[in-house]
Amino acid sequence: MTSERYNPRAAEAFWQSRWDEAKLFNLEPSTSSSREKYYVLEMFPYPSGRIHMGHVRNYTMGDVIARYKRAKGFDVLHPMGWDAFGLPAENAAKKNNIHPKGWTYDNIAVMREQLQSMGFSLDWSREFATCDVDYYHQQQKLFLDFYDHDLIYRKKSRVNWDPVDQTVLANEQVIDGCGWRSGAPVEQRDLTQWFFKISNYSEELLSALDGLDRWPEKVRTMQRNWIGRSEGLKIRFEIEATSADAILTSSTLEVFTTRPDTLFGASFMALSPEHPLTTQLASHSPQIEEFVKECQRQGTSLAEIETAEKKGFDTGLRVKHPFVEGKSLPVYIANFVLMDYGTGAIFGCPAHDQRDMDFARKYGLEVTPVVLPPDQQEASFYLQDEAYIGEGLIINSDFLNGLSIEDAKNMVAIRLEKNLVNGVAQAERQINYRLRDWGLSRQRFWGCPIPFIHCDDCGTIPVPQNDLPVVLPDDIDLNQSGNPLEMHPTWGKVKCPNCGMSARRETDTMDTFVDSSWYFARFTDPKSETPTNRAVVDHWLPVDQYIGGIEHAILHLLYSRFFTRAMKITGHLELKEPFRGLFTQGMVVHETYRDNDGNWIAPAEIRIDETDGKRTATLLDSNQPVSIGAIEKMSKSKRNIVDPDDIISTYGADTARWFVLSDSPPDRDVIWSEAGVEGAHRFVQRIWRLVNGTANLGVSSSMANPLQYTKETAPEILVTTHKALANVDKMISELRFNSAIAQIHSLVNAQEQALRKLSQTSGEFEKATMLFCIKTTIQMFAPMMPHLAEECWKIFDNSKMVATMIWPEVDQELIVETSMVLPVQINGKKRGEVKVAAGAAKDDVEKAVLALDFVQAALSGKTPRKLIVVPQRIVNVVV
RNA sequence: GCCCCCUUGGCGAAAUUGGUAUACGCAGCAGACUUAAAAUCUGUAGGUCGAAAGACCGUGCCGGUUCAAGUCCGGCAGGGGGCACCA
Repeated sequence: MTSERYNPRAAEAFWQSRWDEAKLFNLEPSTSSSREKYYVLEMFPYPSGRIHMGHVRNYTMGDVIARYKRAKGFDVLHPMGWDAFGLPAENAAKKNNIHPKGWTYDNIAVMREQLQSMGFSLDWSREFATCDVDYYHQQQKLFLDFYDHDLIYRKKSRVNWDPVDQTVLANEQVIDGCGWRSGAPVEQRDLTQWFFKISNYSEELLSALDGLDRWPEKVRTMQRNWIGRSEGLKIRFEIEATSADAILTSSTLEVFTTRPDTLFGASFMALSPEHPLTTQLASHSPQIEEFVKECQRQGTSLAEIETAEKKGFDTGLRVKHPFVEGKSLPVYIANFVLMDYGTGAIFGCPAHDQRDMDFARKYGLEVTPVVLPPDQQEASFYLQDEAYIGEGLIINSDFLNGLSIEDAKNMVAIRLEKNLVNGVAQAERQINYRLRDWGLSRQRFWGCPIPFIHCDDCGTIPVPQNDLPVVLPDDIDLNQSGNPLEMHPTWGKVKCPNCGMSARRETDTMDTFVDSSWYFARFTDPKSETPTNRAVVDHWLPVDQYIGGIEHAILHLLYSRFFTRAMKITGHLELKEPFRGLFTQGMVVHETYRDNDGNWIAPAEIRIDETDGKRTATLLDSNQPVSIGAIEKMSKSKRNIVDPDDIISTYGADTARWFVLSDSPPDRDVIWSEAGVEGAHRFVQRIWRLVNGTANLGVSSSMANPLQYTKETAPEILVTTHKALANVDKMISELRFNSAIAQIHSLVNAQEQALRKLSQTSGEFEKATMLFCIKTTIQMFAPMMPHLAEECWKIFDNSKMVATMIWPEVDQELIVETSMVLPVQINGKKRGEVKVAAGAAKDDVEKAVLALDFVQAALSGKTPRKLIVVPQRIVNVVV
């Protein structure tokens, strides 16, 4: 006999240690298993201090899949680790005057325990942190391999500098002109930086998106836009001879355009302030030099770019129009032309580009329309200050007149490709991408050291493999400004491995996104003495189901796709794409509360009352009223946080797991509410009563297995249970956890009804059926509430754990319907029902329907105009 | 500015090949048990009209296709997200 209420606190700790002792979730790094592999992975956490509800939701979803797939007979890999390098550790260390390492590992210890208290079926034997020397040692090896394969280079470039975090940021890490972490407006600086050649893979990364059919369309679209492919023409314009000839190193100017069809509408050329031609001219012209400096002072924040005026400087140079004899175009330097896209120079066609229009109006340049909108007459078509960018036919363009835009583009390309300037074709077709190379240098301490050495004589050379790892020093001074590695008295001083003379270590560390770009591969054999163990990594990858936040749609997921390609080239794995299935889960959100002074109040500090449907909140300690605000993402600043530890100690992990899965579809935000959690907990107790009630029927064990029945003798509850099982099976495999939970709710409702009709004196067959149904139900909710499931299972079977049981099988024959109730519509509106045999022929259904009283009445003796019978679905009588 | 997504009861949501709209849960209301409360159980529940049977209306708004539209098409409104001086 068991206690009346289920006590999660004792049960959860007990079963967690039982699973642990049995090493149920630990897998040897084997490839020889006869079972099919399944790799489920949730994005690993940054060890910020404590886990939050977002983690609970993310890891619960992953755990449901892992436990479900395990029950389905797969070898499931479900590892966990820590994305442990990064700036917060440095900031915290500075504040508390400790080493970032200590802060990080302390946090990991706390968070590991929190995750374990949730009962996740994780393989902790594979755990690592990216700040472990072993992990970043392997990463340094990878880095040198990439370098050897020409996937990494170093160059001086204009970079995004975060003045608060005192570091360089990748383009992907600049959001609206501000640093992604600090939020500070980003400045431009010229620094020598390390880059990954991700742009080598622009086309590959783009086209392979089509094959990722188990990724959300939204993420694929975002990546497509980010890679930003555009087809166009690179055109060489001849520079007219002038007195400046002597200072120019080239007699042509190259531009990239996607609109060669508008070439006859061109009225000016514009160079980027950083264009080589600009630089050459500036060296001989103080005015140009001054203009370039002015452009460089221009900010790069969102507001500054939006309000920035189009500014230009006429260089006096002119280029020849390729098709119009005697026509030439002025060459400007313009502040809106980007050096790192295309060729850093454009031709301006004001009539059909808004930016060019603004520029032309400002400097009094010609505006010639060359595309006629379909609804316009040539005579009446003229342009004010708005460029026309739509479809139409070409006008004012000599041999292009009357062509479509598409045909005109082609025609221009064909002509210019044949046209030779100084023996070179005047144009070639080109495809450009927005995607830039990934700048990975960070001027920070708490990251993976870049394994290179600078020697005055030998240049920048890799650290020899035997000298790896380059380990971060423990004795650092974080209170100085700048990079502590650079300030360290001895760490950077080394002998050149080439010539043996004094040399300096590279003091930049790697972007932490490097760490997370291959951790999923390392999990397959985390102790391997090479970055990966080929036999093992090729067996386990790709990740079958990856789960994480949408915020990584571009950064992490694009970098990982690049790394997979780079690791393939360097022989570390054989794989096209790292993540076969991707799921982006929604956030956990909560109401916000503020007191009369506008201070944010935490949910734990208030009481909610409800009268006449109106909810009011009051402070617990002072009874002061509190205003209820918008529902927002849980955040420290708004204090609308619910601590998972509090929920676990009050209701237990299973209640928390059930709740985060139950209300909302997993890709949408879930609103955390006290009432919702209590509802989930009530259901936990209901199951407990149902299971114990069934146990109290007293079933002789000999009756239970196997159950003897036929389709005719099967009790209704058995059919209901098998139907629910079929549905739950389908819904879990489609990650529709909220729907699976609704099914289980319905099933439990039905089973409570069924149990009520039984007693100890009922027939053994009825009791055994009930027992079978309950055991099946326990297995169904086990992936979501594993502790409760074990505790319930134990009542019937003390020898095995649910976690070791295989998933129950649906009796397909039992759930096939023998008769059906079809809705009957008259003129498309439901007016009644008809009961027919499941396989009834159309004729028979028609006869049955026409015999119905309400159909006869509607027809009043006439024949129906139409009679539509959709088998298994519906009947519609059109009168 | 460009691109994408969403809009269903008081609330979270189901309806996943165009075929019974509102399953399941939360909050509510009524009742049972109880000295009482909690816990638990039962019933009820889109709107309007009606005593009832029932009728009509109803998935953001307007229109279309269809025997049949939450679902498909066109337009509009509101909300959210991504990119953004990319030639």
